[in-house]
Amino acid sequence: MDGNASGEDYENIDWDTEDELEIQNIVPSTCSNLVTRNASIVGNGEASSSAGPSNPNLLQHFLGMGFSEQLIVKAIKENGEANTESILESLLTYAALEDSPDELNPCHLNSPQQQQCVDNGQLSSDYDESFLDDISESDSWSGSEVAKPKISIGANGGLKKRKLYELELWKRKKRKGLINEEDDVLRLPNPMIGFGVPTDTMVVTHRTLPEAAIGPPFFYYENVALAPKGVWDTISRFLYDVQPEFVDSKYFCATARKRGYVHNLPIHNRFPLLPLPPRTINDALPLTKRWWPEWDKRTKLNCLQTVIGSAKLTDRIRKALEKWGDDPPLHVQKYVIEECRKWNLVWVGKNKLAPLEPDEFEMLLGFPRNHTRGGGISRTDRYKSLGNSFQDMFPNGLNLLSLFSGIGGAEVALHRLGIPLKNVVSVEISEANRDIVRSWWEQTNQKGNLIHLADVQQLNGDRLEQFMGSFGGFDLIVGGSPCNNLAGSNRVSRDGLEGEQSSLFYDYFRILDLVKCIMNKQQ
DNA sequence: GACAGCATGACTCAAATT
DNA sequence: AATTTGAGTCATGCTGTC
Repeated sequence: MDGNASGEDYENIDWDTEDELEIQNIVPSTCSNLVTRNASIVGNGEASSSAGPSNPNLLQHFLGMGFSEQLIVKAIKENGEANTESILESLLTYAALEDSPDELNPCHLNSPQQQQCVDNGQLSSDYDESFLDDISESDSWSGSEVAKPKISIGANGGLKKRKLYELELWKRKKRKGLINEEDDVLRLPNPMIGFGVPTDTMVVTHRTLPEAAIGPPFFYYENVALAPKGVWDTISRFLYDVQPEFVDSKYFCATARKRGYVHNLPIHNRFPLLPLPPRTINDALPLTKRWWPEWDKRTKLNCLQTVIGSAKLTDRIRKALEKWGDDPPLHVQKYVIEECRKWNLVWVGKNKLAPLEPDEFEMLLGFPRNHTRGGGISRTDRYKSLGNSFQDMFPNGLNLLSLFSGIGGAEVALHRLGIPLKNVVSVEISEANRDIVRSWWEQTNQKGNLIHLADVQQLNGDRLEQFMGSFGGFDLIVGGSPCNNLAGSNRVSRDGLEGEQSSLFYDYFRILDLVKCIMNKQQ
């Protein structure tokens, strides 16, 4: 569990798609032939789609995964535009057959010289001293041990294999109806408290990060913990083999939220963000106590989602309860409790249940009151933004790159920690959410500079270099990529990490890796 | 250990209504 | 244009039982 694999042991794995057992054992980190090649930093997003297919989004989609335009066009020609799955399969086949990676778009490879130029002396000139103090003793960051970040995941080579791996898993699943996993998959901890939660003493205070993962920059990635099997393994392998930290927020607040985080932040001396949030439903919503029947034993709410229970439902429940006195029969209790759990209903009157209000969402998630209110956002949107929001709890950062910002969970948390935000590049597709963050930014009198972008796929090496040239690198890169295709509530398109939205995870990785390369280059 | 039963889930879509 | 409503599934992990 120490996530110490450097990747070097795995360089010589023979990729054999026919052998399922071997596929299971792939740890796709280092592709030495790719890493040592000398290549300039070129964002793959900048490949323009001049001669592309009629649907530029489709091209962008696959460009974002790291395939070259040439191959994508070819694959689309062969399969037609409609069937993205077979396009992907073709691309993977080309990629697997491809021995000379030059033909694939080499998006961001650093030269050997660039790899060795990180040392503490140079760092301290670039970073605020207090910030460095905070991290100088942490983890694998000891003064003499010079961090020598090796970009171990060499773009497309690793990508191909991983994609193939996922695809194979998926195929097997389809074929057999179930899979017999080996024991090398990540297990969720129980209790799900990660390295420790604010109200507890720290369980783990030290870990050894893989060398390639060590900052700068620091990164912090988030998504739902209960993703389909194999998803977190893939995420972890992409993010430099850092082991995820799984945390359920029910251990420090009144509502459950099971999430996984892959980050390279120091974990010693964590402290709670004050004031502590209410720990129980009763504390969070004291007015409900009066109406709470003794047979409803809930003390914590379930995960706040993007949809809420209907008025009809609470009406049906009220009618069902009114038939009985103060002590409804067990089967009625059971029915009511089931609906309460399913829809996170709370008691607001005699026999009256209600879904939570957006205000209550904000409070339970630790956002300022009215954070998502007004300014053109509808109530439906508000629930959607809040249900999708990124709730987090720990610090660090001055120049921030925030991908999939949502309503600014990371920004708000950093601000509450008293950390000044100098330059924030925030990428968020939803205009409503961008408005929310912008308005928060203005209301909290931020002195820094907020740069908003809409599309993560448009953020290429050139733009990053521009930003980083003007203010000298990012300290922290946070992001929670879309969970739509991972979340259990999705009955329609729970397609895993390759799903339409959730595959944007690869853009998180792409951009993180680009930033690492550029920072090495700019030393 | 095998097994059944149970609880859980940053959801999507379309149709109807306001 | 926003809101309300209901219908729609299943992977995963936990617990208790044998």
